[in-house]
Amino acid sequence: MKSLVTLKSSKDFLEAKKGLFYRSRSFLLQAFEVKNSNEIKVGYTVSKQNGNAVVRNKIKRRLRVLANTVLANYGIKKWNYVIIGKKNAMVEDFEKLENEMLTALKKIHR
RNA sequence: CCAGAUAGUUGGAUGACUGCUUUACUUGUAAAGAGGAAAGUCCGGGCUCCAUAAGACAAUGGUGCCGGGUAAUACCCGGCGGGGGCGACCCCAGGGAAAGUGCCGCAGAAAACAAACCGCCUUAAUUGAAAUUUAUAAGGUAAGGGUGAAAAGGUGAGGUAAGAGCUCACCGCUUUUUUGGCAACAAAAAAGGCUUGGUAAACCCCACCAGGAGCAAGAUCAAAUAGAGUUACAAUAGUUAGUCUUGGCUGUAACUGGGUUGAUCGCAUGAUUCGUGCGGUAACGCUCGAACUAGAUGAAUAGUCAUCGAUUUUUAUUAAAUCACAGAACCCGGCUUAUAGAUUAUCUGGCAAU
Repeated sequence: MKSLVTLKSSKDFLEAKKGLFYRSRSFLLQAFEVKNSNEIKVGYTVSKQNGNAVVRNKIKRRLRVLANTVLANYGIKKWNYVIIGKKNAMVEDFEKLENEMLTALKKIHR
């Protein structure tokens, strides 16, 4: 299992705002299509409202594992995803998070 | 044993599976991988650049008992003075108020070139039979009362019409001398006879210190091309974080080739860590030996599970829930603030026993 390529420039994050959008319990998912590339890319956003640096790091790390396990297998190629973490991602069981991500992927590509 | 004081230490542990960053090489393996505060960014340095201009004066900002430590400090250590605590011990922004200016709410007569509300005392005249009575005027006085954070030395005695450093004793203050101490300062003696209320985290005065901006500093390479740079010549008008002097810059010609984006360096061998010995009351310094211990850049240091540990609650050898404060970003030395629980040493007061 390889880790996904991460989005780095702020241009990509701005473009994700215009793309598809789905709201879940523990995170928000944004997605947009890029025709040039042939792989899945992921970006993470955890805002300051969620807590201090320790909490934000923890959420980001859990989301990173979630993306590497679920998104890498079930995501669609040529699409870029941005995951925005919420407080619930800190507390929720990991299995439930995986299920959430699966349903979110189904609904966003409907 | 109880209640405290001071200085510290620690900051959950082990394993399995699956990953991330860096380094090394045999290229798929091995090794290493958050803190005591990594935080706040309040001070001080290293390092880098700014044409890293020089000197004098001024301005601005900071520091403020004395001695020592340090690369340096507003930090640390030791001492002095003042204050608090039965004590161990703790706290202090601790120069100058007779250089000048300002301020001192309310209360109070008066908040500073001293003053006199209630009082106390003397004299004069008036009333009255008289008096140590009553009211009025002139003067003396600050002991007592009351106000306040603070009322122009304090307490006691003498003295006086009543009083007053008016006089005396003790204490305080000021000045001088001597002794001890590197010094801050302390002690003693003599004289003065009390003259100068507080506030300088109000302006100010005195002494000492300080150029500015920061690793998004800055350097190299690649693509891409000037508004920049270097050298020579001319001029003394202007300009150069306040003024003056010296120096630099602005013009013309020739030559060299930027911003911006990406990559690499800067970037971890250092005022480093650990130990031995020596010096010093201590902070700390020196000698010798050993070790290499995070280096990311939308940003690694983890995710899940199991067992143990701790805490809380409960139906109590069981079950459930929870795990302090908090996440490196060029690097060090401090300060400040946050911090569950566990734990070590020394000391103080009290109780009990011997």
